[in-house]
Amino acid sequence: MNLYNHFAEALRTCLAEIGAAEGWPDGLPVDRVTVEPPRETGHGDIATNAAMVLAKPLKRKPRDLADIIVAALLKVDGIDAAEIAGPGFINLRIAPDLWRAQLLTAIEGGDRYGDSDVGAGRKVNVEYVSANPTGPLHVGHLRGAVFGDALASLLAKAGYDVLREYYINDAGNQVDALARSTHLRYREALGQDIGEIPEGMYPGDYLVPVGEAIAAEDGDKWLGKDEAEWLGHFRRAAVARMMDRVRDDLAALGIEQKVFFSEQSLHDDGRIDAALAALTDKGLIYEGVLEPPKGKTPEDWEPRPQTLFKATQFGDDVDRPLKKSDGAYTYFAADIAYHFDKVRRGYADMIDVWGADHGGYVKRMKAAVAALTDGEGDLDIKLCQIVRVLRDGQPVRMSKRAGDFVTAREVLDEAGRDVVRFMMLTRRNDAQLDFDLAQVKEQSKDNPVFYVQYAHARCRSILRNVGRDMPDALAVPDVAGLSRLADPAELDLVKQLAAWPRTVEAAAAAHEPHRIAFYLYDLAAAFHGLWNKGNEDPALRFIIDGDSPLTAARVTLVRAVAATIAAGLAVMGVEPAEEMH
RNA sequence: GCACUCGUAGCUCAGCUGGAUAGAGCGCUGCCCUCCGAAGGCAGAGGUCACAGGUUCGAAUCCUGUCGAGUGCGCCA
Repeated sequence: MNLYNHFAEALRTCLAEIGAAEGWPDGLPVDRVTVEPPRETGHGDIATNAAMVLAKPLKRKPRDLADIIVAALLKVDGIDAAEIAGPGFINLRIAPDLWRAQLLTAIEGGDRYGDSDVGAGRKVNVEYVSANPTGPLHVGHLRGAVFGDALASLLAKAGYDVLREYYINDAGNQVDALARSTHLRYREALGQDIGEIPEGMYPGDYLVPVGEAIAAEDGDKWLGKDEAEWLGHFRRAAVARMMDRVRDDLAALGIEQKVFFSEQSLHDDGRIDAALAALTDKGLIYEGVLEPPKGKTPEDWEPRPQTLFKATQFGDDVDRPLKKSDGAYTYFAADIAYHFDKVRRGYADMIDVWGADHGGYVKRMKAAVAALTDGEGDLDIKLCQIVRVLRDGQPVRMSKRAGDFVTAREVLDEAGRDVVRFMMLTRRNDAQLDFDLAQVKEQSKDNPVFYVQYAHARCRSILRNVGRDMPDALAVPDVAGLSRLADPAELDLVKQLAAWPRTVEAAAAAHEPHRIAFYLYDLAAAFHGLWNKGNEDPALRFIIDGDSPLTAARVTLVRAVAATIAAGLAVMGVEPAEEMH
């Protein structure tokens, strides 16, 4: 049970009853009524702005209204006190037993503590990584990968039916370049001197083993032939090998996407034609000439008639081309078909995770989805800003040249999967992130991963010690037994644990998995603080010799902290630590 | 030139979708281990929430404008 939702429901019932008794009109802004923990703990356990929100439409004074609401709330089970403060806030005090009962919920839930059904099984498609299959993943992809995966887990926890998906850009000119580059490596593997890799090809030595593999498989059958004969084979072979490598890197990160969707397949079976036909039927496609961009006209600009999508009807700045001058479809056309396909598979709710350099593409994609679904579909696009990798405080250079850029795998091998996953979520997705290779390996509170892991390890340490010295204190007490948890610091921690389900729901609704990381950090801080109070006042230690009921109550708190940290880390895809090394 | 994302403590960042006296970490100052892990904790100093208007009971949060930063801007994906 989510306590905040519980009392929000109780408040709504009270308001409905009062409204019926007093003849309130319909259409009051009840959706603006909030029920949340107040910023100041001195203001009680739960605060609501109901009186202030409703005062104006009812033409009443907020405090008068608050009096009536308070009278009703005081009759609600579990509300010990209600007082009016400031301009009309209503501050509630909740029976301590209700808070403490949350500990039992947390322990029972374990990793599933905080699971919610707000998603009501709605299907959501989360597409992330989707790196071009022309090279290995780099650190930028790492962030999108972790973000998308955590968001998917978060939505699943909030009760959505989530599909994790990867879009393979295996069509277009870049794949030709990949195929030609691979063919060079193939010739190299057969002993030919290929010299320098020409401009416009992929010089990375990650293609060397691909060329070797094809040479081993096919021998010299592709030598001395026209490009037209081998290009198709090399496209398919190179993409397949690159995707194997990508999947391998993702597996090392603990990520497994269910669907790998081929762009080329949209070209092959006519789904692009079908999607554009749907737009044509709506009268949203025409032949026209675009204005050159103002201020910075390209050198070789010349007006050309093109097939255009009326994106401006859906909030975009200009209409967007669907075909190149040679008649081939643009990337955008394929992407329209791709999102059309998602919708037809039943995913009206879609989330795309992109790099920030694709920001200019957002409006047209949303416009396309709005057009295809008549506004029914919902596409949220999360842009992940750049990651700067620092070594000894100095940025590590990322150049396009072979072997000189930081691959995802290098960072992953050096820092470790848990550290990478946690650190990538310590910023909002739209804020730049520094990843300091020295800091993330540090065993101190400068390192948030360590700090949270340490709190969990401390919990486990206590449980081990109790198991060894006072096994009877491991029995989980009932709510009455938990009343021994009476110190304000203990109760504050209990309340923080009770806020976990609320945090999950809010983070899921906002599509912001970083909130989980910040919640865990705050929770760890509260726990470390309580731990240290035991240093100053031995009566506050978790293990009290000779008082096993009290120890049992405190052990329950410790268990709940451990369960909540584990549940939070599970969303982030991080393993909780049993002990620190 | 236009669009998008931003601008919060010396530095790096949160701020629960409009609430009460704006919060953490680092750094700085001073404290706390005969005691479950001090790999930690407590306290202090530090703010015109870029700036100017507006919306309302109430704005860091919403709207407009200005300044500044990053990213992008037809036939790349």
